[in-house]
Amino acid sequence: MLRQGALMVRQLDERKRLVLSAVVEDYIETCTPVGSRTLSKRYNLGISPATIRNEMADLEEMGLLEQPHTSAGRVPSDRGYRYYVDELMPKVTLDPQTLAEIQYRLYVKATQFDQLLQATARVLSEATDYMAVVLGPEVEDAVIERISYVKLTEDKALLVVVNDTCLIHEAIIDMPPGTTAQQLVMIGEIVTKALRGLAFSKVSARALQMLRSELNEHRDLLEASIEALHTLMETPGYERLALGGASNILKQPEFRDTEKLQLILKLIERRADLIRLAAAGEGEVVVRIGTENRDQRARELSLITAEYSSKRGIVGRIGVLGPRRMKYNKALAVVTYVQELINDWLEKSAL
Amino acid sequence: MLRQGALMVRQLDERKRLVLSAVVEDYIETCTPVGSRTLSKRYNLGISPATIRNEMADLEEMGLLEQPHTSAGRVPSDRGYRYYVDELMPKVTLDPQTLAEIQYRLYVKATQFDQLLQATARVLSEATDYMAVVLGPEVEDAVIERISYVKLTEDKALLVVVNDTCLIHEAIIDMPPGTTAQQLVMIGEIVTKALRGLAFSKVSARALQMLRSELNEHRDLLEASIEALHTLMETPGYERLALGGASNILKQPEFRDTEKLQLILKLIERRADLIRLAAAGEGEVVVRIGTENRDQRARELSLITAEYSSKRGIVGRIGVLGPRRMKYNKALAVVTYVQELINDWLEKSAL
DNA sequence: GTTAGCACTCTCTATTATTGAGTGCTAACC
DNA sequence: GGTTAGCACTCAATAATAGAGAGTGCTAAC
Repeated sequence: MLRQGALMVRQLDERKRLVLSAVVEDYIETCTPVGSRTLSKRYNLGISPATIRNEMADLEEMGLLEQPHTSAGRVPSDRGYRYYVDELMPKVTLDPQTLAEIQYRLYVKATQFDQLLQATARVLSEATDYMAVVLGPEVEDAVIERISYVKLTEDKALLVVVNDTCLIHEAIIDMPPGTTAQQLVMIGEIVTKALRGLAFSKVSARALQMLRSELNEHRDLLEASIEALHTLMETPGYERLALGGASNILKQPEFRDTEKLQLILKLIERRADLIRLAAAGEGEVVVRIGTENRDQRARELSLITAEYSSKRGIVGRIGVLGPRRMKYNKALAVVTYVQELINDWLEKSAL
Repeated sequence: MLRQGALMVRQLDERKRLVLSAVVEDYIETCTPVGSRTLSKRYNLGISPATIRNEMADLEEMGLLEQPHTSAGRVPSDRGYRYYVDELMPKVTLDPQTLAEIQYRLYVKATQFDQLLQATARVLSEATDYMAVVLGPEVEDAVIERISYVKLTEDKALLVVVNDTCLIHEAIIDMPPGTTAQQLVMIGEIVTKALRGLAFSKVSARALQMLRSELNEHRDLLEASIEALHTLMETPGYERLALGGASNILKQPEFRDTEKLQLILKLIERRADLIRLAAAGEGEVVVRIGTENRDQRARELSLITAEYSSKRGIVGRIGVLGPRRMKYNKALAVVTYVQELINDWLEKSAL
């Protein structure tokens, strides 16, 4: 079934492509169902309204257009948008000024990775006028790079864990009084040597056991560290998700309806669900239109995400969430450009 | 003028107090203008609707009630709410179970101060059903407690700044290759000795000059540190503000209107403005009703904030932002209880 | 295959009527 | 004199009705 449909669709003749294109673009622009008359007036298609009507009827039969009600114009269906995105949409390139501004705003704020994520969310949302979703790497996958101790007071130390995602975790732990700064450095070295390269979740009992015997005289400190590590791991990475421009959702006329709005805002607030939604994509760049999103609450939204990564395996996604009636080509251009920038940033600032 | 008004109002006789009380409480409950008939039915005031009407007319003249339009019921004015809060509102004490749950949820999550702030925002919003606003201490006022370096790679070090507000700042800085971990500890000691006790903003040129001569051979590292310190200072403390339950705003029927909603969301999104709004209170516990808030965008909101502090001078505010039609007594009880908890936490976990 | 014409459909807007909660005023009551 | 019942009046909200307008599908002619 689906394949046949896909085949049929691919065979669209030039005129159908033209009409579909015009409908999608007009609807994206105006957010009102578009009729044959308006279409023929607004665009120079070289065919009469009646012919457009016929074509539209065909496109509707193929499932690319829909009618809200019998005597309204046509609206693109999810599959219609999909076809538009895959086959019809003209590529767009951002003008140099925009590019420069994005780059400037992204880099100037970010001296550290989590700041970069925050800045990305802001920049993305402002450049597209949609809501931005930025996903940091999963902490559980993170690999321990270094563990150090900083003496704070006689009986408190700061445990600093640096992982390979450039992120730094820290925790204040109790320390047996009298431990010296030199000792802390040494202990840090030993612990680092033992745990380095292990994922947070893969710190094995055996590695710990060995550590315990090696650091027998600093047992208390070690146990406190292990406990802190566990806490760090368990802390659900709220910071994993950065949002920007959530209020842009309100700008869309289709969400004037409080019902729909409420549904969407519920989704936004359940950060875990939002993470799942944004993480769902597997490919480098993913466009998900309406019901292509798993989450029911996003059935009237479109999501464009792109993966960023570093050689060391830092992996996350950035993207924008907007109405199905999204300016796909511009949003796509922005998202992919920001994706590049982040990749560059990661490469440059690799440890 | 104002004083006379205040005097007049203070002289309200028992019956007017009763009527005002009933109007405010009914409106808080129902969010519909309350009329004399409904009032006499719903509450047992012992007077007829006609009498209530007379009293209401008086209260309106005094500026404590308002009429949306000629033939609607009455709605409390800002001054009406104010009188209610100051004079009429019955004190409320939270039941032990709620208290216990708040305490549990607050402490279990927080091993560090910024986590505590996050947790506070969540707990506050869930306990009150309003949006929570939690303000951390101002970084600029923070006093440097300790500066340490952690060697990351051959040419990168982590600069860790611990301030007296329990907050930890860190930045990755370049380091001349070959610097040893031992050296870093030593440098950290020297820098700490020089800058400890100084506010971020008060790091004087002289102190730096002395440091420069003392650490002549590690000049590059020092300069990188100084630059990083500046950046830390300048970073507008986004993390200074923790929000919770922003979508609770949507639950309020008075904000069903997209216009009003948009205004409020704009405010929420401008974090700097929100900080200003929340920081505005000077007293221990502050209730600001509607137009008592400076910010125009908050003219239909009420804000309850409370100051928390530690002996070491950590100062911030926590609070809730909701509709003017707020359950002031319960919200107040929650806010002050959480305030206590935070004060306790700070005392216990002082360095 | 394309287009003009026409009857028909259905939403949207404006208008009007109706309802109902509420008020203010007046006069009677205790 | 304060309190209350009664009554005329007001005004938003609801419902009902009538057009208007944009759009469609079908048919027949080009």
